[in-house]
Amino acid sequence: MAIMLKFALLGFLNYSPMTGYELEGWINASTGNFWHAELSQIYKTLKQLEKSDEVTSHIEPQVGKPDRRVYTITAAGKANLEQWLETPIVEEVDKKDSLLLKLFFSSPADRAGIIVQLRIQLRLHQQKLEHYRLQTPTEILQFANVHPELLSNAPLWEATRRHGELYEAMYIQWIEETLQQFETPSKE
Amino acid sequence: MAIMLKFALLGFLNYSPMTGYELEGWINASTGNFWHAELSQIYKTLKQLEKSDEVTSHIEPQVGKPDRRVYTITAAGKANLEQWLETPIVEEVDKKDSLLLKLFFSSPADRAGIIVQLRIQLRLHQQKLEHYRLQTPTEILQFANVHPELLSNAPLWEATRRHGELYEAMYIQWIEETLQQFETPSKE
DNA sequence: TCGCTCATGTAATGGGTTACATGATTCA
DNA sequence: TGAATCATGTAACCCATTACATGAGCGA
Repeated sequence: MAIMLKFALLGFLNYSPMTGYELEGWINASTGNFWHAELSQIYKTLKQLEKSDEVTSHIEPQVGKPDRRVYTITAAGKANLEQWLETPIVEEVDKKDSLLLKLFFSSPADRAGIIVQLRIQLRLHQQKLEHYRLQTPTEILQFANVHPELLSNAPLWEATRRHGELYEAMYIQWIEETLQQFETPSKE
Repeated sequence: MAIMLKFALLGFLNYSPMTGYELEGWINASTGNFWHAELSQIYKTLKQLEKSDEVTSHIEPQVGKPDRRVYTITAAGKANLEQWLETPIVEEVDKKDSLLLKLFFSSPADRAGIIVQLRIQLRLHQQKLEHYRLQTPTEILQFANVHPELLSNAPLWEATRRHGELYEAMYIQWIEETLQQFETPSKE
């Protein structure tokens, strides 16, 4: 399962050299919906990647702002990235969802509490759905504007966006179904 | 986000006392679809829970088999579980999906490779969907048979099963859509 | 006889989050 | 004046995976 962030970083650095800080920006604006990371973890992972010669770095001094440490992918890094991309995932991608865990163990007597929890989630997922429908497409265009040589990647990005859209719509449907079940008093 | 396994263990121990080994069985048969764990992690977490007085344990000697260490939830453990159950999740439940990450960074030129990956996942998700539709309902009944006093929990378990079903159906739809897009040669 | 189930764990390593620490510029 | 952005990182801690270690009984 492990070592995913590594490949996210290599993937972006394969587009163009950048700093850890910038990587966080790209990650949280694009892959963030299915792979996110904290800055501290990004810096740590970049260090490892430098140790294993998959990236190199150099300092760019700046005035009025902190110096930038710019990372560049190496040939070895590119090779590892390619190889990872070509290797199919044969296991199931595992899912963790703490809401379901909580629901599973909830007291069936506490109907009101369950409904509150579901309503909160409903709103969150509705917002997310809207984001996928309205904001993300323009984000994708901006991304392609910054790196016009990557325009052919847009269908892949669009596929991941579409996944998010379907996921949120499914989640909303499930919450509405479940709410209905718990809101209408049972006949027993 | 953290410390979920703890509550999964407390949740099951709240049903009845059992060993770490048995807990793994229940987890991987029921909550496994949205919260799974390795045995070694379960043993470790049980130790922590004992140190914080949320569970107690005693040894039951056996003949021909290794002795069993049976864990029992304490009043403090129950209180913590209740409190966790009552606290709503206000952030978004975060998603990590390595398939999407791989797809995002795939080379759009490698259409064949992308199709292979998607087809493999398609089969996995179809199997999972079948499992949710056919096997899981009987598992839920068995569960309720072992602990008939928990029959009223069945609707909650059913809700988590239904989530799995919708999730897999959504995933399959997305793969089929995406496959179609990459299988039919683009018009450009 | 081979592998599975029952049953316990330890050790090493890796991955991830939260808190801490610093500090200038810019915009409201 | 206060918050956000840019920009770097360390330290402590927690969570999770993989490999290792042991060993009897049972069914194919």
